[in-house]
Amino acid sequence: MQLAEHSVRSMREQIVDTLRAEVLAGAWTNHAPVREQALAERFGVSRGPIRDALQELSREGVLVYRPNKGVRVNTPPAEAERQFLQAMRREMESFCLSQCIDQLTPTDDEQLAGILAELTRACDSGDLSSIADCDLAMHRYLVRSASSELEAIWQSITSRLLMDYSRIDRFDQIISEHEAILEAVKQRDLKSAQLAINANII
Amino acid sequence: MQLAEHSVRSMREQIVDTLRAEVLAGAWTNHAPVREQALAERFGVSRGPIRDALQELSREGVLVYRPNKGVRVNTPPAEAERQFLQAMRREMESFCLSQCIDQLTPTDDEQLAGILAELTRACDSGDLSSIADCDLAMHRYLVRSASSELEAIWQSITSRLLMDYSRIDRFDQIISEHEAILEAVKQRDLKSAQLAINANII
DNA sequence: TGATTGTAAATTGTTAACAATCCGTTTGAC
DNA sequence: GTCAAACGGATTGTTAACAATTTACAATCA
Repeated sequence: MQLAEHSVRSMREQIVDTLRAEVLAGAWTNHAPVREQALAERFGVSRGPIRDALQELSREGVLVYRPNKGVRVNTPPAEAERQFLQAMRREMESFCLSQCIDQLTPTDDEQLAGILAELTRACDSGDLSSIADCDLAMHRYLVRSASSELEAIWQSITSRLLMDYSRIDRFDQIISEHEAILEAVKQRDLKSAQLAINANII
Repeated sequence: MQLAEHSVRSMREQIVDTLRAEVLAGAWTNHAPVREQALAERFGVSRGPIRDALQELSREGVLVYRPNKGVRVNTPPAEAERQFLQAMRREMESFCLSQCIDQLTPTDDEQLAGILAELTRACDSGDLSSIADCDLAMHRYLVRSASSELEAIWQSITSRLLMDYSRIDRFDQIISEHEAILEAVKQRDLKSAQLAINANII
């Protein structure tokens, strides 16, 4: 059940991932509009791929697009919506686990262990952006293993939730929670894995 | 609670809506790749806006994008995934109803009645594509009234579900179900409205 | 002064040409 | 005859220039 390594990630995809990480890390304000030309120069490409990336992030809910006026950083979801999105995320990851867990191979276990190792390293170095990346990487791996179809929806939900992510502390807890997930997955114990995932999504 | 009429729909948005309707109506096969140049000529624009539209439909799950190879029509979801998506759609519309129902105005009622009238007309003329459009329009109106944020996710889910929509018969039933929804909404009766919506999503 | 119109700069939207990649076919060696 | 490398057309990816629109600011008038 190994994932087909997208050996070549397109320019757009790289830009999307970079910009998303920056926005979710709170590096941008939502007051100043995002300028295409500035980003184009920064990434050393023309405005075309930049526009593609901004469009994708808008559809994802990270940015807001308004015709002829460009994009801005979106505001965090209202409380009721946040709770709803969180419930959706839980259900989605539970479902994906139920779909993929019996088809995972030892290779997948190694991949997940690798992600966990990276997460530990990121926690040691205190790199908040990396921590968030690795945290999500493990969840994304499981979602993608179950259904690459659902990944886009999962990403939208998760991105919106992270827009008021205030939980980057308690590094030890983050690590132990992901260790619990990995352990349950290794045992192919669906119920435990779902519990561990639910405990981690807060 | 009237919706801000996007007086000017961008070129891309128009193309997206047109192409989505055609794909979901089954007008395209998923064997032949979609050619950008052909679409550009058909819509009388250059390939730029076409690429934008195809990218958006890919992110929505209607099309599948592969680098350097263009896009194809996606295949319908597997059964387990279909059921999961349906459950998500139900929860989402129930949530949106609970959020918006007490803030709807008589103007909204009129709008919804207008959509219902169009739906009835479409059923009379037997225009399957129109029927599907109007059906969705009523649901979309309620989703958008609750939260424009959730609309993109709702659209993804709904599009995927419609990829094996085999229910365009029983016109009278479609109409009566939507009449029931409208009636419950007019009464601002949340529970009834949720029941009516759930009965309609199959 | 305060509001309003006109103008110029900045920004987004679109286009057409060019570069890179893919795919079917041919060519050639063994 | 079979296989693999190479060619050529078709298609996607990227770029830079141009058009349309917005925004900021100055000039004008009540």
